[in-house]
Amino acid sequence: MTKTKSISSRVRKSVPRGDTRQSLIDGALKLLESNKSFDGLSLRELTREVGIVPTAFYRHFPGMDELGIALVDDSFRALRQILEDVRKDTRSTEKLIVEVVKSLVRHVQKHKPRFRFIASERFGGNAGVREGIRREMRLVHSELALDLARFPLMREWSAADLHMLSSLIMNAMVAITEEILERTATDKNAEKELMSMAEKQLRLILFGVPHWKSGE
Amino acid sequence: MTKTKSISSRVRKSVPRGDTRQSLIDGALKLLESNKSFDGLSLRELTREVGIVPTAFYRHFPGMDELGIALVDDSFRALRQILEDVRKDTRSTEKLIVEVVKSLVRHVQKHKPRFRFIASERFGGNAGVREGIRREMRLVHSELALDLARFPLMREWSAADLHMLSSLIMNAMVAITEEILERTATDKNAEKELMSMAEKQLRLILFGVPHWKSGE
DNA sequence: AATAAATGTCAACAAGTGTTCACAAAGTTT
DNA sequence: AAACTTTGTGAACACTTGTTGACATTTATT
Repeated sequence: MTKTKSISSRVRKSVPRGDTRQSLIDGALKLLESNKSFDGLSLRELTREVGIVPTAFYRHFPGMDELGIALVDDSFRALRQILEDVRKDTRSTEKLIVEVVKSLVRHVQKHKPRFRFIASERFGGNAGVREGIRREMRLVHSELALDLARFPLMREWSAADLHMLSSLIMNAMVAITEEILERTATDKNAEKELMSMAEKQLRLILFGVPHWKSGE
Repeated sequence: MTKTKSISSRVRKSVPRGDTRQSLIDGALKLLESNKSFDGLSLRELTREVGIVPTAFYRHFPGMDELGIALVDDSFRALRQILEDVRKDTRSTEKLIVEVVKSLVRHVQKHKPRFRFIASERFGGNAGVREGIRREMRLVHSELALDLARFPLMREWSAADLHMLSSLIMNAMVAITEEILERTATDKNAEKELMSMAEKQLRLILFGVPHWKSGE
């Protein structure tokens, strides 16, 4: 298919510069995008995609496991940043929800491969990867709980109840993300609809909040 | 490791009777339980586990893909039955929730491997399997929406809003399931706690319901 | 300009893979 | 009892896989 063996066989191919490491990460994401799951992905397959020889892989990662956790890091880095930004310049509960949903949807759509990877491997075959994802998600979760604690409405809630609410909200966010991933085409209209449904859901949850304590 | 080649090499091993097909399904679940994802599972690995020769596999399935969709069927069959039973003999909203949560938790704990498979492959590597799982989940989803429509509280809701609420509840159920799967030991105490948290979440959602229309 | 570190290449290996084919042993039907 | 169908076997094939070791080239440091 590709050139198997040209005349000058031992010259550097074309791109001697810089980050092969990142190319490996990107290549992995690309391969995972359509087809296999991470532990169905072979080292040789990946190096073939990137355009290096199998052995060169070991110059950047000790093995596939390490590539896996690198993928997790790479996938979560941007998300954490975004969430922090939103959190920083929003004060009311209502606005926070709208803003979070908006930027989450936008970000997921912009980085589908990364989130597809996360969704796949959350319960996937590689233990290290699973662990990493779980850790990152727990982080997001508890930071959200911290935010909620600052809103007047929930001033006097117990830690357990805050935790409960936060996980409820987070579930909704995860579900939204997954919903986006399931869409094949990026139907601009369906997107709006999805976002408004997400907002409705979160608002419905918050409607229950004031009536919560009384009903216990 | 195992006996590689005994003297009488071409005698039937030990279990000539009946269902090798089910053994293949069970074997696959066992292998998937700890370790690999479905498309990281090899045909030979599986037949080795079951105790038959690789070629014998083709007597029962045309290929691994078909084994995959058989796994989906097998995994959902019992769940559908249970949900229908609960639905049948429950009348009030409150009771329905408690009962659904209770039997869901029980059932998931009894069939962890099956649900681990579903969770893994919902966004996993095999397209056919993904499709199958998605179809089954859509089924559960719409049946739930139908149930909700019968409750007086939501008598006059629009289809879209019912859909929204149903997916909200379903998300919670999925999340609970996933939470159970993440637990390693079956801590009897943590189980109670988990169940009560799940109930709280669902009840919180329903608290929002009466105040929903007014706030739109 | 000389030296060291990083990165990439090639050849080779033992092992595992899916699938084929012709054959053998059971179970079922006639 | 004979014929047929189902299920399992063993050998062989053409590939792909992960990892090694010794060697080449590029980039950075002295």
